[in-house]
Amino acid sequence: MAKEIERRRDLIAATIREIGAQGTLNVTVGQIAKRAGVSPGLAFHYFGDKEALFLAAMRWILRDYGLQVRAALAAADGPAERLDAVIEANFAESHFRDGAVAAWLNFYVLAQRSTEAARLLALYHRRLHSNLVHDLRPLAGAEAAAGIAVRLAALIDGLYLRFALARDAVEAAPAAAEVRAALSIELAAVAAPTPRSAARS
Amino acid sequence: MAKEIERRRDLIAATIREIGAQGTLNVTVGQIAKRAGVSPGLAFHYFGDKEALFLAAMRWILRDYGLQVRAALAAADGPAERLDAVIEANFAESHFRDGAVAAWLNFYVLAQRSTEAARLLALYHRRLHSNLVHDLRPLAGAEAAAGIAVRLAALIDGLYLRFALARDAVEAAPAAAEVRAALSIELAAVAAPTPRSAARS
DNA sequence: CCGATTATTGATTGACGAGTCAATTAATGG
DNA sequence: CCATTAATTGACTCGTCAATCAATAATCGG
Repeated sequence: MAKEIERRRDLIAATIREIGAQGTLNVTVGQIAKRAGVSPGLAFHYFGDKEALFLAAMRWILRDYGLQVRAALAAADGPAERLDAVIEANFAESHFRDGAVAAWLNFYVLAQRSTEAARLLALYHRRLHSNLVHDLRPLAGAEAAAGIAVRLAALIDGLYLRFALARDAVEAAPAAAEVRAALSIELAAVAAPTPRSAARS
Repeated sequence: MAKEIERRRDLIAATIREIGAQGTLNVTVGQIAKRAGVSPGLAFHYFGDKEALFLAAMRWILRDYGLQVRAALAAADGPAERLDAVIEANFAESHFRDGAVAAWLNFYVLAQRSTEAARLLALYHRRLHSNLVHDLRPLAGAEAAAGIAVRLAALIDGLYLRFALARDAVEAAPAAAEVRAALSIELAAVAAPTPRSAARS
């Protein structure tokens, strides 16, 4: 019984690693199974088909992300600290390990075919956005918070992309620093009256 | 002779459209050929293999992007206008048409396997960065320019990602507006003394 | 027109991979 | 121990697809 859970975990981990290693969703179930140390048939036995295995891997990554964010938030005190925690969690080491970034990037591609993948990704987007807005509100006001959150979220994703490409650079810290810099600049702009070029659209 | 150029263009256009339509690089040469209205054999005749066809499509998109940026820059006057032109060009309608965004996203994935694709993508990154830095320098000073450029470039890419997912939302304008907003905030922060939270790192 | 060159076809091959399944092995409980 | 059930295997099928190639059609120069 517990065997099943263990095997599923093994296969999911192997899936993420294999996608990371090959940099594509074009991995065979055979390769995944081999990496997990089981026969190909077992993967089908537990997951039914390849897509289900991919989706399980994606859920795994998202669940891991969610846990990490919640843990970081629990330890933080006050909006400023909480924002920092969210940023930190988004660039946590575990998101850059074992080809997780490459897997993540490929899930973006998967989301264009699979409505379930799209749903999961939308969930992530909403979570990130609402986390940011929640703690931006007390610092920047209700009106400015939404806009800042959109930009910070996109900035986070964009920096992710860069890292997905530069596989050698394993340092996540500079990325987080850029986001923090953008945050402090955004907050400063709210505090001070906009000096001229306010494109309020 | 001119026939060859025409066929190559047809096939490249069909490749981009097909990748866009399917949302993946898992398209068959047969499907591409059919879309281009030729036989599968012809694609191999002109490009050798599938990967070469993909790379040609990627070069095409990048070339188009480069042309558009250069054209926009030529019409702009002064750093502020030029920055606006770069932003505008990055969200030009042609980059959102015929599944170009989906193709773009898939090229990110391709870049993890193909060194040539990685090279092309790095080229794009460098171009964007240096365009931004060039015109940020007179407005923000040499020191601040680089950091701002990194953040704006990542922001642009991140907003692209969102659009790649939300296929229904074909409006690029709001994305460009976000980048412009970030730009004006960044410039304001340079003008005013940083109020407290300067994480100069 | 004709012959030569170039463009284009589409049938074919060979490899590969998803998914199935009957058979084998391990675990479990009495 | 044995019997029953669960876990696991890996050979097999069947479809698909990249790439090839011999054959056909178009083009063109003279």
